Amino acid sequence: MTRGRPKAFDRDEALASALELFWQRGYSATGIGDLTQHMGIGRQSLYNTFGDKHTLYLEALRSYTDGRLSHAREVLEAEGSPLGNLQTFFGMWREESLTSSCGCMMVNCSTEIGDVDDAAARIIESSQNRLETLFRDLLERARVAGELPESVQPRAFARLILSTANGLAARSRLGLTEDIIDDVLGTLLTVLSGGRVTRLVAAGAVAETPGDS
Amino acid sequence: MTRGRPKAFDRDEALASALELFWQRGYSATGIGDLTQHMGIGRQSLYNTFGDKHTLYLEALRSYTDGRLSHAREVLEAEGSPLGNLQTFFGMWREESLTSSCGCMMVNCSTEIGDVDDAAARIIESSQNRLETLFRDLLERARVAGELPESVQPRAFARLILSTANGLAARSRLGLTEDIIDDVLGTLLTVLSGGRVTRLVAAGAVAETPGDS
DNA sequence: TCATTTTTGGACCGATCGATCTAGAAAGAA
DNA sequence: TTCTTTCTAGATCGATCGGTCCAAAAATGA
Repeated sequence: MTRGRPKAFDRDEALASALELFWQRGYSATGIGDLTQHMGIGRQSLYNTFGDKHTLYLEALRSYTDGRLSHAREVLEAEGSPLGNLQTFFGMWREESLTSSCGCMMVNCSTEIGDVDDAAARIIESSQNRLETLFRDLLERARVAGELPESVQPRAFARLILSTANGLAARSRLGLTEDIIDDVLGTLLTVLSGGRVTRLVAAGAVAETPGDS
Repeated sequence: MTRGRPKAFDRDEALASALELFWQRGYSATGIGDLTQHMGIGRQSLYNTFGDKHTLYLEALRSYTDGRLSHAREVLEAEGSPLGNLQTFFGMWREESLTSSCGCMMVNCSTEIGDVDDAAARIIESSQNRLETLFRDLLERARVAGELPESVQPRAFARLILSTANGLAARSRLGLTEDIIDDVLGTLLTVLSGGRVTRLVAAGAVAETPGDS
């Protein structure tokens, strides 16, 4: 059908590769040369395929937020105990924070260009709101299931969770130790479970939940 | 004693002015021209007085963290109820988050150059640790004073407070609404006061504390 | 084979960056 | 006055930036 030499690279893979670099170094500090080298494509191919640097960045940012959103939705809306799902989610958060040190691209972007780049700001704001809704709906379900103390207000606590996560992400760029993550996420879980000391997945914080060796 | 024309500007004022700009725009996006213009001094005076850009930035960052630390210490270690002091602190935080939209310079710096600028990272890490200690000591005093539920662990909760504040600071660069701040800080206070719904200073969240109209 | 398209690679442009240097004016001390 | 230092203002430097353009090679379909 189409004539001419076909593209020698996969667009999605190239985008994911650009995302890696933007995530790690931010917008300004990532040069076109860095991008082409890391993506493994030529300068001309980059401009033909993705437009200019800013357009590429926005697309990478959208790809990032979409990925995070769908992943969070998958875990938080799984079958079973809502609070258990949150616990699982925190556990995965924990592992990621310890292995990667890029933090969260939304947080990084917010602090770097959030106040001057309206398009980026809108993407992030929308994603944050959807994340908040995800947490709030989970807490509503937990409340219905009787897993929550009455004092926990779903919307307020969802926002607390989100803020805390963003704060941890910011700090993770300086390096983050296990005990800090366990303290922070463990405290949230403890409060949510009504004072009972819980534990993070994969033997994180102290465990006391009966019947759970 | 010293001969020659005296400096026509105040060094501390010039530094504070540079801090303003770095705080607002970050390191990379702030040019020498922007600095001299905003500081109201000549290019040569800047280099003579502060060295190069990076040195000036580090000094501004140190000035920022020192100011935040001493301010926090002043409020948190005041006479009276520890939890009341924390409440006051949150109230001031609230006002600042609503009026300014620069966020926290430590958070901004962490996400922008925290992983490549070791000197800046060390300054921030040290300040974060001292802030954590400040909160932890306050919670210890509150515990002794019987203001805290037994389930609250001072170190863990101090870290939660710090993470939450950093998260709010990051988000404040996209704009922050009253109800978000009130939800987040109000939830922390509610948990700390053992489930009783408290209020932020200056009529923030819902109030139910008896005897406090 | 021919036409078409994408590939790579480098040359190039205008702009901006941090930093240095110069030159002359200004202001206080000796 | 004379000396010394800082002031302002602008020229200049080398490097880097994002973006464009060009040319030759490569790979497909007609």
